[in-house]
Amino acid sequence: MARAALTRQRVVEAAIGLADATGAEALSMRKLGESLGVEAMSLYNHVRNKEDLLDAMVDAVYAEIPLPDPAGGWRDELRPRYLATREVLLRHRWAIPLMESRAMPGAANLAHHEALLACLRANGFSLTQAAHAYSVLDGYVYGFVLTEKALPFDGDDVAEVAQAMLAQFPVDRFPNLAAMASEHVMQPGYDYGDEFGWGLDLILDGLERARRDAG
Amino acid sequence: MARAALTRQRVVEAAIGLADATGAEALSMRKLGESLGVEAMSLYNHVRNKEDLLDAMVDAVYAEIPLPDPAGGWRDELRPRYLATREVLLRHRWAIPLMESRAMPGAANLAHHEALLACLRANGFSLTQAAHAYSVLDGYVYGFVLTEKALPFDGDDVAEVAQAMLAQFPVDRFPNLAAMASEHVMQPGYDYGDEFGWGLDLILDGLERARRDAG
DNA sequence: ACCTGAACACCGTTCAAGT
DNA sequence: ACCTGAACACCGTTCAAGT
Repeated sequence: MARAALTRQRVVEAAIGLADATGAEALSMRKLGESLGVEAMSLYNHVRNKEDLLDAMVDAVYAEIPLPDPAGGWRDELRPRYLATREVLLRHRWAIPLMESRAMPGAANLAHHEALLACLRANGFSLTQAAHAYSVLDGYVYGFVLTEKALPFDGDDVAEVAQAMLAQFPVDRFPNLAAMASEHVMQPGYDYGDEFGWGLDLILDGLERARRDAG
Repeated sequence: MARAALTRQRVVEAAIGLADATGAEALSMRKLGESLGVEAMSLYNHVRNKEDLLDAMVDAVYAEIPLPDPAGGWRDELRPRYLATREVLLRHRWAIPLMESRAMPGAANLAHHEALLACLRANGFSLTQAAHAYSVLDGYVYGFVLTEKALPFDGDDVAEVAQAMLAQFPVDRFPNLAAMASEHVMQPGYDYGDEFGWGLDLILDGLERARRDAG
């Protein structure tokens, strides 16, 4: 019994699995072929080249984010959608740096922005206001997850990393960073991810205010 | 006359110039050596490896961003600083995707966050409020520039790209995107970069409100 | 129509050898 | 102390050859 026939979808799914497990740097056509039980060159029957594969991977990530319902209230629709966006992006940590290099948006990306705009406009946002809203919300979620990934606040090794940093950079040169680390970040129960909801609500409040003032 | 002696700083500067000109993907140790009139292997006398070089490049970008003055008003200090951050990141478009993979922050990065926290705390922000402010502002600026780079709204070819997109994805399936393109984005004088200031002011307004309500 | 082996033009990095 | 040439283990991608 041979393995199931290769399809574009199977190739893309395997690539996402490999990137999730080992990071985007470790994703090579040769290793991807191996994980599918096939020579690397066979993949070229299903994707044009590696760029085409990366495009498809990014669009598959967009497809995981639930669409807002234009018939719902804009804030009730958008808030959970952006919380979900953060979770999806954390699940596929390789995706954000890839997004900047994709020239042409994929189908799932377009479907998302269409639904987002439809929801805003159905709730009284003008085109100008909708452009503002889209721009600040999308910017925030991508940047937050990027920052979140880069910060050493992740997981249980906060204390060790903080210690290493403080050892390298003396406390007296960075008193505010030291205070932030010891008196805030390292306090029990602190989770940097909680900052996401705080900033999201700040932005949604601002958008609500702008919508009211103009409408 | 031989070329000036190689130093770590010269290597990092040449690498930044090469990345600015040709993108991060095109930056290889071999090409970097060539641009310095030296074999690739010589570079290893000045940087530990390519990761070390990328760390130094990212920190050099941070060093280009002006520091806020803790003695100034927080909003007067932070607003121009974040406008400048956007400009620096646009000048070095390869930097943002690199930031997520840097585990250990460099000296310029630490100096920035120290000055930022000092300015906020000198202006009455608690540690908790300062963490909120840092998180939402940094997330926003990195994400905005990432989005800005990915969007095809850049330069003079807006019309062509929009046309190509509409050709590929029929207007009747994406009526709101089509309206946004033709009635807003493609209007004379529209500049997506202007959205940055709008969102920045929205966030600063929200932070001011949070500071007042708590203080 | 799909898969493969060999080949090409690249990578980052090591190491012993030069000066 | 710094630079180099050869070498190693990788890349993405092509192309003619197989089935």
